Amino acid sequence: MKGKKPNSGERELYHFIHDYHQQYGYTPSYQEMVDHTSSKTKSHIAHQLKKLEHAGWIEKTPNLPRAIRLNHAVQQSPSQGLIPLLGVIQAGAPIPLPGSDFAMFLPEDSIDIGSMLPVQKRRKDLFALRVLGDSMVDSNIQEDDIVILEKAQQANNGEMVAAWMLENEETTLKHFYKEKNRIRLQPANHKYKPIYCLPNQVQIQGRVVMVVRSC
Amino acid sequence: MKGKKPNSGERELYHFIHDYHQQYGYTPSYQEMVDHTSSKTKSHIAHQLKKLEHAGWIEKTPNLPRAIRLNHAVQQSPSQGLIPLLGVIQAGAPIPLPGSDFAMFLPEDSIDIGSMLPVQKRRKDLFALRVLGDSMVDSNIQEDDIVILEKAQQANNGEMVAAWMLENEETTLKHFYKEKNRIRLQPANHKYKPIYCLPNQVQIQGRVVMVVRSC
DNA sequence: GACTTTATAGAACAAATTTTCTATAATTAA
DNA sequence: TTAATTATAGAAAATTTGTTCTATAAAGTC
Repeated sequence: MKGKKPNSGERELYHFIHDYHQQYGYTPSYQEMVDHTSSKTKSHIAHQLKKLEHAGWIEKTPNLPRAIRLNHAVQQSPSQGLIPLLGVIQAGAPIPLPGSDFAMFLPEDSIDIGSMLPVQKRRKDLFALRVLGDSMVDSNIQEDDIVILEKAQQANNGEMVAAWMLENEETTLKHFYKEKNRIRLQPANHKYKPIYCLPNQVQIQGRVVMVVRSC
Repeated sequence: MKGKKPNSGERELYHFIHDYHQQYGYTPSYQEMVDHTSSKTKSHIAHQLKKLEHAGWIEKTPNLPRAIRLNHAVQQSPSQGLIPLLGVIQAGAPIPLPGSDFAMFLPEDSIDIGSMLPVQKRRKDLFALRVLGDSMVDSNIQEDDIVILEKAQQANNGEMVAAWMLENEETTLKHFYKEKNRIRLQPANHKYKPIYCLPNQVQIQGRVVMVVRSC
């Protein structure tokens, strides 16, 4: 459920913060957000802010008044390097792949990293996901990292992939290993056990080509 | 009193607010200004802020926390996002910082990542280093990762910095901790021990703002 | 030197802001 | 349906923050 695209309320809140900051040079207080959005309580604002932060739109320093940062990368110029940030990847969360009906509704949804990729990899079929949880720590990928994947239907052994498992109906980030008659999806955290499934029960959605961490 | 040029203390304060805002996206509290300037009381800060406002350098909304507006447009340089990749970082290897004589570097040595950084962090004074060795594995940074740093003279506790140690005459990537009378430089690998030194024997060269890994 | 003005300190106070807790409606899943 | 999860509300508590007041030091003026 987490990592969903912001709903209309969250979008309204984000826009208000953005406009307010544009106008005053600092961000609004919770009370002001209540007064100018459809939310009617500060606790609700807090709730929505947490979701916005989780989705990577804002950063907020706890306990500090008006300490919100907008994480938008203002893309005024049309850049080919835009990669849609689809959401978070976590067990249980199916990822809507771009291309079909996915539309970026705000420029903040995208990150411009394409231009730093090797030329061979500069393709259109790249997308990004924010990592949730600790299932990849052994591969030095931590929570809130952003993984950039290229769309792929298959993978080589050892590669890190986003895989859709038909049975569980979920997408996860795992290392891919094709064994004799089955596929082994190996978490990069010794705490978690590998998942075995039949080849026809796994759909590779993408292969990780880059990891980015904002500190 | 009106229009007087700021004295050294006021200039120091203004610069601190400016830098802080550049770094965090919001302005500091009075207490933080006390902590990071030569003023020792909040009332003194208030006094200096009034003068700065009279002189037209800032605007301040009364009674509101962190509601300061810098009246001098921050020069948002039309950066192409190019960040010089200075080399590798490893114990024993001093890093030549860009800026002065390091104006020219081959384009292959640069990576274009600036455009994906949050706006607040888009600055000229960014540089990149390739990580050598395993001294940062506990922070999920592995060999060959590229760390992007912003030039900085100081750091907060826990931040990852590139630090130049006068005594050893070397630069390393460590976590920064200011203790009572000394600085602790903590490797993010339990195999290595922390380094302790006096504040005047450490020079912060940059603060890590991003990590990038090509897979 | 004596006087005035300005700069700095310190602490108490008042105000604004965020967080937390509990409770209820709305939505979704089973 | 029922149960579970999420969204929203409300108010109080905890925290951070800005202001005010008084006092002392420094600097400039005559």
